[in-house]
Amino acid sequence: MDLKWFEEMEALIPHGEVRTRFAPSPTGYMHVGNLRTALYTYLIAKKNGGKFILRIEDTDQGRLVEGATDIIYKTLADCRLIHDEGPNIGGPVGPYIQTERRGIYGRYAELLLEKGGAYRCFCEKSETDEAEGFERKDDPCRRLSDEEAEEKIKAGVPFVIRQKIPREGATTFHDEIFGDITVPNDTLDDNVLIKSDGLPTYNFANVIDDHLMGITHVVRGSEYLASSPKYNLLYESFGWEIPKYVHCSPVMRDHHNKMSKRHGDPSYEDLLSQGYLTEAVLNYVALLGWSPGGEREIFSLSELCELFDISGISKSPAIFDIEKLTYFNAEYIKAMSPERFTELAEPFIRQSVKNPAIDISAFAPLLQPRCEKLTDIPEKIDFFDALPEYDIELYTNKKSKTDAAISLQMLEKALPVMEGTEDWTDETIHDTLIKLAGDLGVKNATLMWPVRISVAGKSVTPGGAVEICRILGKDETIRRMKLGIEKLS
RNA sequence: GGCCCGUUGGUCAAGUGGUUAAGACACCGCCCUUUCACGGCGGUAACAUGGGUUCGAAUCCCGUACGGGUCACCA
Repeated sequence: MDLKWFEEMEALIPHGEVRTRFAPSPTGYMHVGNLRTALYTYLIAKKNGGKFILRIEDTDQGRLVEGATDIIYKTLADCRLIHDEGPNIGGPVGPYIQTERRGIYGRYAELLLEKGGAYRCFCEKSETDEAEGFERKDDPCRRLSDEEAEEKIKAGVPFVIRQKIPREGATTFHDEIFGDITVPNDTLDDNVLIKSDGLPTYNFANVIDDHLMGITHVVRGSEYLASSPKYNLLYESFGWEIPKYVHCSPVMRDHHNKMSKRHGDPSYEDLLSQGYLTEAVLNYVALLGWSPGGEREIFSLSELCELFDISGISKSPAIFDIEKLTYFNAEYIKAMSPERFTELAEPFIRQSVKNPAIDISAFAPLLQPRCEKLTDIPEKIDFFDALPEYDIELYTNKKSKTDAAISLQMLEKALPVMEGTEDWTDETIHDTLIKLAGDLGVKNATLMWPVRISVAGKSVTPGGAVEICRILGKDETIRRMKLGIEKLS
């Protein structure tokens, strides 16, 4: 055994700073739960002035999905969850991709074998997993002598390396969220540490890497809660310091199921394409299972870095509520500068308004306070290019005191006044129509309603009659009003 | 099934023995208003359950129910 090699490895481990890691498997897209874990992991590091590390856990060769790693990079970069060390940027304790570390796991497995914390198992899969009533603790491989094992290796019998769990007693570990958890050892299984393909399982690679990378806080999903005692046993066998554990409960789609692609739940990328903003998603997700305690809900990433505290993480699962996300999104849209909104909204505006005569920048101020998602935009302004077919029922509105007959009168009065308006601005159009309403002795709304319906052809519009007429331009406004009169006659 | 964990309104949640049990989303109503929104004001709605402990329990203990996780050569 090359003890020098181990010493050199240990010498590389950074000390004296908080180090956390996000360790996804590149098996597909980033779902919301993953993103939240990444966020919390990042926040714990940054709150404490520490390092946030990205590690790719690709030891399951069968589940790899091409391009998945790029999605991870892109999502983290998008969200400004900038890692300090990782596969694409390097660092002092690399490599940061597990398949590139395979030699390391082998050596530590040998060391563990020597320390008596593991054994070689020559059973075939079918012998054990499919055998009725088979108890791992009765596995004869557990008692194989070195010589017997040696023989089998020489004979070329494939084997795995299993953790040797004590049969008696109990193991206690501490979780920052759940507190102390004690598990009887006899409920723990002798899990595979090194697979027959030579690659480690999560159970082993995680412990080795977290130790070698100097990870101080292990942040992960609560599905690892039950197996954490096994990891502690491993740390103990090696004589290593046990990190702090932070197990987070899952993000659910409903009371019974986690968020999942299979159920059609949106991934981070899906949310973006549905018109949600990264900042809003991040803000919402931060509060899904964590609370700063006060009444405030809107936080920037840097504010979260200041405020985040592990004690605010809740134990129970949280159901993802797209409606509340939508609210956050609307808040972020309203809060952004008009310039930024115009820039973001433009492609969506162009989807509906192709008429070059219409000034696109006129829409943004109308749209910004009344859209929850950018994707709401096209539908809201689809009437500008072409007046839709509409029912004359739209002319009837109780609050405005209008019906088809009154509307016809109003339009007939309004048409010549509008035709006579030279200065086509909000102010002039507004004053002109208000004056007319006054002259006619009707409520403003009684006049405004039919004008708006005739030019828009729909009951809900971004902005009132004045703004719509202005953007449409005088000629088009007159044309549509005439059409309205025709329709009502 | 064994083991582990959880349970405050529809949802996210504050709350760590004494509160009229916050707040937000959603919903409803009113106001504002040239529509819809925005905004303002108000409202409906919760401590799973049964026992303890205590002068006093959402808060502590035990049981029950319900829910989740785990028991892979997946992570």
